Formats: sequence, C-alpha cells, structure tokens
Amino acid sequence: MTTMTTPQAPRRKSPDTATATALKLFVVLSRAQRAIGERVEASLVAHDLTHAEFAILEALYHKGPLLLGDVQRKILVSSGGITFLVDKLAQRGLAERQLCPSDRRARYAALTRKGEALMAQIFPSHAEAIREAMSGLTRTEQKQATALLKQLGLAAAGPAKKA
Amino acid sequence: MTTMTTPQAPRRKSPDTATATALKLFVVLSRAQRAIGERVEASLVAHDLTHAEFAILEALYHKGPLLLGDVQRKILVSSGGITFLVDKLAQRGLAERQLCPSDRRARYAALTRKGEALMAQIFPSHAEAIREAMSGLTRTEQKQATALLKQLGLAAAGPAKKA
DNA sequence: CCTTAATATCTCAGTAGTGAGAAGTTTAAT
DNA sequence: ATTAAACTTCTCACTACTGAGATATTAAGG
Repeated sequence: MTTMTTPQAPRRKSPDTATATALKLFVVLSRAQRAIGERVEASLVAHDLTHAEFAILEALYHKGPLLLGDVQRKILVSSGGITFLVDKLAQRGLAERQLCPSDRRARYAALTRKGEALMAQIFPSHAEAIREAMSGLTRTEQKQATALLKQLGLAAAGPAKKA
Repeated sequence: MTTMTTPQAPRRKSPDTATATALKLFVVLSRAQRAIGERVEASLVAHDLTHAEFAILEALYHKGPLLLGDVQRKILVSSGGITFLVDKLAQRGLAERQLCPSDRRARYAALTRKGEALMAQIFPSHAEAIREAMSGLTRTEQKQATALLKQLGLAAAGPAKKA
C-alpha cells in the first residue's frame, strides 16, 4: 500500500491479438446493449412496466395465449420469475391464467381485454423507441449487425463450452 | 421475410420495415449479450465474483488505483453500487480504500497484493473464456461487429432522445 | 395397479444491485 | 469570512428478479 510507489505505468503485457479482438467486442457488445436497453426501458417506465413484464405482454400480444413454460423460455426468466411476473400482470388486470385442458399441471397465460388495449396503445411507441435507439446505424448496417449477432448468439448459446 | 401480409389469427399489422429491422436487431442484440454474458459469468462463479466485482478488479488491475467515482463511471454502476461493491471486495481482502491527498471527499480504490495475485491468476482464463465465447465469429467478423456496435452504442448513449 | 422418473408451476429466502437523500468537502463569488 | 452551489461518497429502503426445493400431475415400466 503505502510503500508501493509505482514508478511506472501499471500496464500488464497485452494479450495476443485474437483474445484482444474478442475482449474489445465483449466491451462494445455490453455497452451497446446497455445503452439501447436503457433507452428502450425509458419508454416503458411511463407505463410502469419492466422489460420482462413488457416482454410477456408482447409475446402474448403477438402469439396469443401461451403456456407459462413457453413464455418462460421465450423471455428467458427463471421458473420463479414467470410465476411472479404473471402474478403482477394479473393483479393489474393485464393478463390472466387459463387452465390447460390436456395437462392439469400447466397453465396458459393470456392477455385480458385491458391488456390487449394497453398493448395496442403502447406497442407502436415502443417500436418507435427501438427504431430511434438504433438510428446510429443505417438500415443496411443494422442488417449486417443482426446477421453477425445472430451467428454470435447462436454459437454462444448452443454448444456447451469445450476447451 | 420482407413484406408478407398474413391476415391471420393473433397476428397484428406488421410494422414498417425500418422499424422491423430495428426490432430484429434489438432481439438478437439482447440475446447475444445474454448468451455471451452467461458464458463469461460462468468463468467467474468459480471464484465467487460477480461481473461487476470482476469489472472493478479488472479496472484496478489494468489502470492502478482509481477514484471511486472514476471506477463507478467506468463500470456503469450506481453510486450506492460502487460503495457496496468496494466494501465487499475490501472485506475479502482483495481491494482497499486509500485517502486522496488533494480532495478529502474522495477515495481511491486499489488492489491489495492478494487482489493482484488473484487477478494474475484468473485474468488469463477469463480472457480465454471470452475468446471462446466469441468463437462463433471469425476475427474479421468480430472486428466488423465491434465497429458496428461501437457506432450503435455511442449514438444510443450520447445524444438525448429527440423524435 | 404401483413405482419411479419426468414435467409444470409455485413458494420463499436470498441476491445484486438501484436511487434518493444525507453528510462531508471543495469551489466560486461575494 | 460567508454563502451557495457543486461534488464525492455513504446509507438504507426498495426492486426485480434467481434458484432450490415443494407440490401436483403425467408418463413409462413392471
């Protein structure tokens, strides 16, 4: 601590360039996702919705009633999370559970009419907020980025890591 | 996948294609970041470090002692967060606070020798985990993605939103 | 049937932070 | 010096979940 007067730069040896390239991508990926996410979330707080809550409403809005497990896998929350989130939406009258006739363990989540109406009202401005948040890239660039990120995400999510 | 009009059951009217392009990018960006983040985090749990904790250690490891405010801005946590996180690292003997001679409000965070040793041990495998997580793209593709995401992130973080 | 395993949801204690406001300090202007 | 404004860190109540285990149901095999 006190005695350690570093007389030189505290730089370590730089990693090899393949790793350096990956590290750089990691940083910009994290920052871009964060910046975009914050802008999009700002368009939801006015309606008192978290990103996960909105994601559920959006899934139900575009696909109709879904089993809780399917919603869970689609929006990537934990089992406890989907129960909690659907509870919150149900308490607000935006969504409801429905029985599954063929499997009594399972439940559907579905929008109520109020939930439908809310989504019809706010989805367009949400989409517009995303379009605006992405406006740092041209549409062509957005498509390039989409292709690259899809490939990256599938490779990272899919195969288990190996040495 | 450009303009297919499917007048069908729970399908809503599709957004214009500029918005559709942005929405698609939003989805793949979120998913890629999540998949990558989970893989990288898996390389940290073995050392009982969260991503934010590691980010602090990494900043101090590569830059030497930093004012708490600078660390906060660098790793993008709240003011309460940086206090909390440095407390945790200090309790584990990995980091410590130091007085700032020129400003008695401020504190430096710095690695202890134990923190230095830990980073020297785990940083290489962390970098390798990132390289591995990014291996779905070639290095050329990684550089393209980095350029696009940097542009996207800067545009999204920088200017305040305007319609 | 009965047993065992697999699956779907729920419960609830725990986690990793956030954010508003407080306290102490510095700066600039009076 | 005095005041006010701006800054830096800290406190703490709160949030939005996670994840392990519980409960209920279904599926497969003997």
